[in-house]
Amino acid sequence: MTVNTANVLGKRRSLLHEARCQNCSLSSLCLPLALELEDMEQFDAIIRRRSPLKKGEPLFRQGSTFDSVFAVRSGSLKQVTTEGSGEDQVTNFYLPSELVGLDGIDEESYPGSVIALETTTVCEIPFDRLDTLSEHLPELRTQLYRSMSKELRDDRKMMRLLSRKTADQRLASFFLNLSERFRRRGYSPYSFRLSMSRADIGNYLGLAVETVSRILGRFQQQKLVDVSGREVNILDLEALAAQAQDPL
Amino acid sequence: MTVNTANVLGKRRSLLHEARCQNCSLSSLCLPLALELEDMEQFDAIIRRRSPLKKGEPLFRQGSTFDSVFAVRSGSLKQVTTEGSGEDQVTNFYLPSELVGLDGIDEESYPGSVIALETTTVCEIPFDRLDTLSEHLPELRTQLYRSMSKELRDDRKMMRLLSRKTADQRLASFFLNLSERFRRRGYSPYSFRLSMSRADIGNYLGLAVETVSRILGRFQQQKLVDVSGREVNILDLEALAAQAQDPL
DNA sequence: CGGCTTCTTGATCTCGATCAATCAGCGTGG
DNA sequence: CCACGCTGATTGATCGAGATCAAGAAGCCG
Repeated sequence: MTVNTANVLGKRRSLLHEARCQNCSLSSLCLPLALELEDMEQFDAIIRRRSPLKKGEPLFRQGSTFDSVFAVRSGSLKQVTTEGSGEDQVTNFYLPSELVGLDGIDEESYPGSVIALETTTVCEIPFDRLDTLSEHLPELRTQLYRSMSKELRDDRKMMRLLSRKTADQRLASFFLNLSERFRRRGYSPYSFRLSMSRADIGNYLGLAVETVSRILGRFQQQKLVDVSGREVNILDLEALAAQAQDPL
Repeated sequence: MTVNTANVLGKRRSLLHEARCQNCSLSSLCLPLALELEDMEQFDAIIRRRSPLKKGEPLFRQGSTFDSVFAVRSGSLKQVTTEGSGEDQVTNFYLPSELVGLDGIDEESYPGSVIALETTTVCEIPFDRLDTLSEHLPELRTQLYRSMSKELRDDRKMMRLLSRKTADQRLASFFLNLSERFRRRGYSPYSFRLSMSRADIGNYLGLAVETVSRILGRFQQQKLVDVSGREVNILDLEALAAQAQDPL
């Protein structure tokens, strides 16, 4: 019976490539990671696939009402918050398998806009259905708690970076962070493409664009990385890691 | 029957003042806020009361294994993370009704030490039991999600503060934040006592102690606040709010 | 009182912001 | 196919907010 259901679902979505969690290459990183096949089908049933976002297109805008969280399937996004008269602040970048929108639960509206940095596809997960489903699936619940907890932890790291680290350390940390995230997703930790502009990086790290550019140049001279445009090659991960730590 | 159980529990804990959620003055702000009386008793049953912490005493230390979250009952605490060789970073202050330790779920260890800033009592909530209980109590689950989501949202605010705001704006924001939190807890939003040192404030806001001191002096001259030692009187909340926003 | 720690105040220095060009990509249309 | 214009990236010169260094002052507790 279960198999039957699966087939029906499979057919109905046959036009979308890998349109089910079971086939998704990210399933080992994504929210349903701990689920049994049968449970995963339940989870899969509440997901809404979205047509791909083009570069610059918003997934949602700051202030719009919260009703779903989103899992990134491919591509990448940035979160941007605008406050009062002040200029924008980039508060996060999202890569495949990461969960977007968790900070909207509390006040039932999204605290920032989330915008595609390149062509990007996401899975929409209606939160009320996720919540209901998590009632019967402890693993799913745990995973949801973990995701939020991890984000809290990462935020603490970011605060440290912003309040204690020098510009060089920030850039080094940023590259290491990306490198590690790519590694975990099965991509090369040494060679990747930045989907965000220098301005986005600077804004995120609390630095002026010019500073980002200068330090990238310096890193290049020191043979730490090779950057040309948005193409990054990490030449000396060790040294970069050393650079990233705050000094004695 | 319910009443009976309540009485029994009441007697068993009769030595501890207000030792039950039903009687707690914070119940309208704390985790079980949305629970019916009956459900609250279930929740109450999993809570472990702790003997008060003295000033400077740690609730737990960075790296120790996670098994509980804690609700602050009275007093206040700071979260401090140490990374590598670098010096400490104060990442949060916790006031009564706030939930401590949520960032420990993910890696099953606490990412920072949490230390009492004055005599402080907390309610210990074993997380596995909380999780199990939340299975049957949707309101509790929602509240837990909300708490984490709110913390994420607050973290974003903090990042903006650290990467875009001037020293003056940071201090102003800090006072406004405290003021609002006191107000919500039924205390005066204008007059309160800082339980943390200047060093803690500076560390938290990414400023040198000297800068904190100087700006406090300046605020005093401008008749925004009246600070003597750790006693704070907000004289002009409006002007302080204006000061806190980032300028055009 | 003395010996702490915490806080304040003053003088100087530095990192990164800001201002100002210039340059490189890159899509668009002639 | 190339000239044009626009946006994004680099590089150089200057400036300023806040860190750091260095004393004092003021609590605080034995």
